[in-house]
Parts: sequence; C-alpha cells; structure tokens
Amino acid sequence: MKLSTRARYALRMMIVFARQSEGKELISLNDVSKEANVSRRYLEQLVIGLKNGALIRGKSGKGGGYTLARPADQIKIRQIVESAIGPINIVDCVLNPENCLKSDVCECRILYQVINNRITGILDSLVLADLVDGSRLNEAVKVLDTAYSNSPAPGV
Amino acid sequence: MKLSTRARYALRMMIVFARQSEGKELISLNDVSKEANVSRRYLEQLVIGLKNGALIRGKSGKGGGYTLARPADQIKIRQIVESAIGPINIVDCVLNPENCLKSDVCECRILYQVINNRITGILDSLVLADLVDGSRLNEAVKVLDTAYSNSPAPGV
DNA sequence: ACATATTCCGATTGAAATACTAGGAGTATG
DNA sequence: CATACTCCTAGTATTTCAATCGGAATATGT
Repeated sequence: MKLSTRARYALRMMIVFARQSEGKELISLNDVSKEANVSRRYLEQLVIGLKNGALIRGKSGKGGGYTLARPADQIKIRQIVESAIGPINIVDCVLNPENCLKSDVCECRILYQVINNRITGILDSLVLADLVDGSRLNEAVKVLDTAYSNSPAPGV
Repeated sequence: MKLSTRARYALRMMIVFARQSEGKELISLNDVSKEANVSRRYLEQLVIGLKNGALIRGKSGKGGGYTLARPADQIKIRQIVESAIGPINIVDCVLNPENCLKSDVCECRILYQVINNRITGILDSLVLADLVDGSRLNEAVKVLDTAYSNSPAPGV
C-alpha cells in the first residue's frame, strides 16, 4: 500500500516544471537532477510517461529541456500519478473482475472499489497548481474536508 | 499502490471466522485452507497478526481452531487490514516525517496525508459485519457516498 | 497413556516488482 | 562542429512479497 518513488519523483518533477514554466523557459533534466538529488538517467525514464501523457513537451538539442504542455491548473494530479505508475487499482479485480473467478460473489470487491474510487476522487479533484502554491492546496484540502465530513486533515 | 494478498487473505479469513462464529464453533486453518484454496502454512503466518491484534482467539489441540474474539460488528476493517500489513501509510513521510529532510517544506506531503486519511477513514467506518452481510455493506457504502458527494460508487 | 489434530514459532527459499545504472543514437544550437 | 541536450533500450541490483518447510508445544478423545 505504498505510493512508489516513481510517482513521487514524477510529482516533484512536475512541480519544478510548473515553477519554471511561469517564465516560459525550458528546464533540462540535468538541472532537475541536481535540484532533486536524483540521477538524471532515472529521471529520463520517468519523464517518458509524462511526455506520453501529453503533460509536458520536450525539446532536444543544446539549450533543450522540458516545459509543461498546458497550464498547471489544467493538469490533474491523477494524470501525473497515472502517467508514472499506470491506472490506479489497489486490487486487480477492481479493473479486471474477469481475472477473479469469484468476482460475482466476492464480499470484498465492493470495499476495494470504494477505496479505489476515493483515491482517484482525490487525485481528480486536485491540480498541479495546487501543489505549486501551498495556500491554494490548503484551500483545496479544506474544500475536500467539508465535503468529506469525517477523517479531517491533520494539523497542517 | 496495491493491497497485498496478506491483507486480502486476512479479510477472507475473518469473513469465514465470522460466519462460523454465529454457531460459536471453532474452525481450523485446515478447513479455511480448503475453503479459500490457500496453503495452511501460509494462513498460519497471517493469522498471527490477527491474534496479536486480539481480533480472534486460538485454541490448540485436537478439535481446536479459531473464533472471533468479539462480535463482528465491533471489528473494524481497518484493524483487520493493519493486523495483516501494519499501519497504513502510503508514503513513509506520512507517519515518519523525520525520515525526510524536506518534510517541513515538501509540497506533496499534505497530499499524501489527505489520501492516507481518506483510506483510513473508510476502513474505520466499515466493520466486519458489513462484509459478512452484503446488504449491510451496500447500506454502509450508500451512507459513505452521500457524505462523500463526489466519486460515487460504481454500479454494484 | 497415547495417537492425533491442531495451534504456534522461526527460518528459508522463490518469485516478482521496484529502483537504479549504463551505453549509445538522434537532435538542435550557438 | 563541439556541445548539451532528449530519446530509446537493455541490463543489474535491491527490496518486498508470497509461499514453503521442519518441528515444538498443546489439548482432545478414546
């Protein structure tokens, strides 16, 4: 039940790209690598997903780098995470019920689906711009918390 | 972002114990093993957590077996899952911020905490009795869904 | 008493996912 | 035309997860 480092690095990269994009400049993976203290080679792999998901644009050659493909408030957190680790499904049967012989009578399946829906729901309701701007995030979380009355956010 | 088989087997076992407990009889892991089609040896390991969590009671010797330590409506799903896989924390920094040098300025930490709280919230609000009785579960999910207005349950 | 069915405990192996490294081709720039 | 990048693909290392195994302790029924 862990969020992989792939997903976390992807989020951190996107935050860096978003900050840079305000100045419309390209930022290279070498720079991101230094800033995030993660090997460039590894980031290269993760960035492929973000590119395929059309969240960023890359430009080769000297002076090249990456930039957001669209404004940070139009990029859902879910898109970032799923670009990195694929579709969210905490148990295989949630997306592929045919893989489970008992899916029609399974007592737990509804539970798994509910959890899955909650997770994707949160990721859908937040955007990259929220992560970039702390106060925006706090606001978005507050909205979530009034809708989702139980389990309030921790003291942040 | 998967729920491990440990957790899933633990849930299935607890459902079996719950069904049997209505008749107050003990049920052996051999029987559970046959019913669930999982090796007894493996179930033995998983059952340790459930026992340490005081969710079930075991009795050794011939005719021995396990039974719920308390009524199924007083056992939260969260307790079952956490007995199997330990505390829910999708990212280490959620429970152990001191392990992350940047925890005080990390843009993502709030996000991780929110997701974590949602998951534990759901697991806290459902009990074993809900899983045992399908109609009870549907009811509980419906309640959750009206409170949590977005991301409705799938067509189940 | 004793064979038997069970829980209980710890160690080990096997398999798979994850994290990370590495080489090198292609591409634009100044 | 050297340079600084992206881009693509393969391989290795590490860790986590799943499952197996041997055997001691415990209670039961006969």
